[in-house]
Amino acid sequence: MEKMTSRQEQKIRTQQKIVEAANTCFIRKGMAYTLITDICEEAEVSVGTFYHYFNNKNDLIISQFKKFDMGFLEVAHRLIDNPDAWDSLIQFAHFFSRDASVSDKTLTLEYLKARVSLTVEQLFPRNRPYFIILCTVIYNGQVRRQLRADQTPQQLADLVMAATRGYNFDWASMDGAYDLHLRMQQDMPILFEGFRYREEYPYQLCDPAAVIPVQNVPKLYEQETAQLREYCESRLLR
Amino acid sequence: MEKMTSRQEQKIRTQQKIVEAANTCFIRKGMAYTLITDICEEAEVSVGTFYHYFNNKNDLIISQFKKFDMGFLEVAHRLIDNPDAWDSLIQFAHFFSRDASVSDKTLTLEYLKARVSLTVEQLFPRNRPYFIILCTVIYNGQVRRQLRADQTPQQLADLVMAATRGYNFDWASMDGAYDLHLRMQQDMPILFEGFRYREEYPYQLCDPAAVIPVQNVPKLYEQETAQLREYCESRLLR
Amino acid sequence: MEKMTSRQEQKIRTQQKIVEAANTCFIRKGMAYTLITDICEEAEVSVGTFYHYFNNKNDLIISQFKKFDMGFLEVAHRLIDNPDAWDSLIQFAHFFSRDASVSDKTLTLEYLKARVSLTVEQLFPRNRPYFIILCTVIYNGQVRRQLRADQTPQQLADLVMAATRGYNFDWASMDGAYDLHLRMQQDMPILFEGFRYREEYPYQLCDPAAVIPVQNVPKLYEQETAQLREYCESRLLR
Amino acid sequence: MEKMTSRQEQKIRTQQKIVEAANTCFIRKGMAYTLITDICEEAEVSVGTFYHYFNNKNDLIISQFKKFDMGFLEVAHRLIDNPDAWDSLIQFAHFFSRDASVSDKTLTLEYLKARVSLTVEQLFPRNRPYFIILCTVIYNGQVRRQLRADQTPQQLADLVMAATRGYNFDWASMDGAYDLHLRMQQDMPILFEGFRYREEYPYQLCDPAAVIPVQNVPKLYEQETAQLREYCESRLLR
DNA sequence: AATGAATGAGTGTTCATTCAT
DNA sequence: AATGAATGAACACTCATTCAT
Repeated sequence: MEKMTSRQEQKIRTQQKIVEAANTCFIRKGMAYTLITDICEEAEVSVGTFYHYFNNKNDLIISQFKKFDMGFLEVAHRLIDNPDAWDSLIQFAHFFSRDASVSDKTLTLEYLKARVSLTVEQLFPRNRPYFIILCTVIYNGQVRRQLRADQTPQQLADLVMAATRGYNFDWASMDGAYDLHLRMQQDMPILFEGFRYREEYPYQLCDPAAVIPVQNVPKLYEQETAQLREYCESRLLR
Repeated sequence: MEKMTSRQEQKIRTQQKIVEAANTCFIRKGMAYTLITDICEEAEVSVGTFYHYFNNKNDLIISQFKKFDMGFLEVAHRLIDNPDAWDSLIQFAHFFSRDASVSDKTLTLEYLKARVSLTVEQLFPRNRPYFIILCTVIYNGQVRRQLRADQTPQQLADLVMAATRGYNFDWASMDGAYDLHLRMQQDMPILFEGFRYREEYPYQLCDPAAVIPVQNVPKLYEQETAQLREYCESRLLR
Repeated sequence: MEKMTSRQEQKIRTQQKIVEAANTCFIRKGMAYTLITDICEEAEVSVGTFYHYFNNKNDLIISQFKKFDMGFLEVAHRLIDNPDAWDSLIQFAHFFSRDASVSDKTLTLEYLKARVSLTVEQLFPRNRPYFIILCTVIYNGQVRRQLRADQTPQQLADLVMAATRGYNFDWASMDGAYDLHLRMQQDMPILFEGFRYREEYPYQLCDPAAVIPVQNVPKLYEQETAQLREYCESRLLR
Repeated sequence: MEKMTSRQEQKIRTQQKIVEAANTCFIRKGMAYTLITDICEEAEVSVGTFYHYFNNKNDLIISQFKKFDMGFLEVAHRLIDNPDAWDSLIQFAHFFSRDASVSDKTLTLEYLKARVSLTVEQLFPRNRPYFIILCTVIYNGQVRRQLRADQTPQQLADLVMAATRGYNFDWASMDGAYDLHLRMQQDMPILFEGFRYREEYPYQLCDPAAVIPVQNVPKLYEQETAQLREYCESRLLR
């Protein structure tokens, strides 16, 4: 059993080494110009070994997206438990874009660009974890009359997502020329102003059972999503 | 003189033929998978001829962006002369994204994705034509107390541009899965709600002379930009 | 260990096969007109394999020069131990040009022409093996009063080298129109007549420690040169 | 007739412009890397015009050799009339290599390299002008008992030529790393020492009528060679 | 599990040359 | 005589992927 463990450890360590080497190369030469052999050299691993762990470069890249997404779960509680839903939306945009400052900027840019061009549909399905969180936050905000309720939480969540992602992509398309966080700090309050509850808007809460979308959970996220959904459902205001 | 003309005409016709063939191929196989030879076959032109007109595929692609940009000038008047500045912002977002519906959708997607990965900084400088238009529209809106004036026109224009471009890129990242125009029709009024003039905001008009940015006009646009700037300056409300 | 050996053997065999195929092609079509694919076909190897072993055609050609140079070491002993130094100079010229008769004449011509145009300065540095040999031979000849001693061994060695190489290049420039060895047999005794010791010349032996030049040994030859230098130093007459 | 002249002048001027442009390019980028279009751009002439005057790049290059050769005729008199034949041989080597210092060094290198690799047999035929001069000088030296007469003037002339050309090629192969003229000044007296008349050598003058070779005058030189031969014959000592 | 030699289809690019204007 | 648009064969080199060891 110890042997098994040491083998498994070895396995994970090698895979980890490859991923890190890949990121180092991505930063150094850019994703498009990083060759399999570059990664192998950097990881001090043979080409054969690379193919033992990944089918190809894209496979490796996609495997990284989960990490980005999952890192986000940590803040779910804070967003959901924030009594000010409108502020939560602002926070959401910031958390979503945290990679732009937290990890290496160049690397974040590379992954953002990859997201646009890779066109992996599974990449941004409605029910990816943060969409669930967002719907919960918005619904609760509607209940508390902090957010407009003339549209369903999912519709508004789509809007928040599109604006947030858009800001990320735009920043990437400008090659990170400006400080994304600073810009978001200035801009999001203006862009999200329209989300605030106003008397003049119709007020129409949706069925609480329909707040959290259910379709098409990619297997990659199945487990984590199940947990998250349960938590969110338990926090829905009635 | 006739001789000159016939040669020049021929030249333009050939170049045009290549561009159209390229777009046909981009739609058929995608930009990344379109070979120079594909384009040449489609255009019924030799490889040498292609390289006589363009340095490479990227060169051709970039040359197309100018066309997209310049096509936008046609609507400048409508936007600037629209008495409702807030509505102009909404219209702007629509016009900016018109390619998504006007020309072939696949082609638009290809170009949008290309924009993200090309990383041509010159692609979106502040004073590209529509930025000038936008500043004009916003300033006039501020003068008319239709738009908030606690930020400079340029700051707000940046915001509008980022949101609009972001929406385009997001749509592209989803591979055009939804109807961009429909979504914009629904979402922009909400996102731009925060631009409206409100009594509670500070009201601070900027120096009219500083409305239209002047730096770094890329040579590609020099001529057209000069004309446009003149027009915009003449339309600024005092 | 056996496994290692079999792989390494295979590697050397493949590389050898490529080199031989290249030479076959050079003879058949000339260096300039030999394509990488020609070599690969002849060697029954894929293009990729060629590039696995060499960066390009030039790389392969340069790698061959070492072989030529190193083959020369075999005669070092004979030249140095020859009691008649003047005769050694004549022999040197012959040995240096032996390829012109030993291996294929066409091939030798091709390599000579390549040498002229390659402009690899490292190709003929002063301390390339035969320069060391030559200095030793000349110094010993000066000690024995067989060769003039009004110039340093290095100066005279330069002269011998230039004349010898020059004869080779000239022969190449005439496309091997005459028999190089016959010509050398006739001409070298006349050209080298001036190297003989004569009473009327000043006689000035240089410092034995300075006979063999030390600077800039190209890495390619480091090891072999070290051995050779040691040998030559041990044979210097005092 | 004036029109004709002006046309012809124009023609010669254009051709001259092309040649000069070519040389400029050769210096700037090297012969091998100079494209026809480079030359045309430099000459401010269309590609079509280039092909109007030359068949190809080689054609242009070969056309230049004549100039080099003919420039040499100027010194013929000085060499032939020099009472010291041995000194004339030394002078010959210098004059032959004068381009190395007179015109642009890089250009000279390029042409020398071209000579080796072009393999134009007509390039160095025995009876190229300077061969005739050399035979005359040597024969007269033999008559005056300044030069050894155990070999025919043509044999010795071959030797002088080979050594001289060889020195040039060697210099070129080293990419002009040393000062050719300085080296020649030092080395030629040693290398040519063996040409001196000595009592111990057999003395056998050849038939004066056979001194100057007659075969294979390339058309390119026909005219000038005829004049030169006549002059040389008139200067032969009897 | 790890290696790395071998593969070869794929593709961008070059550039001398032609010929209609 | 001069132009320069058009040609297209020619070629070097890449790099993801396989598989025997």
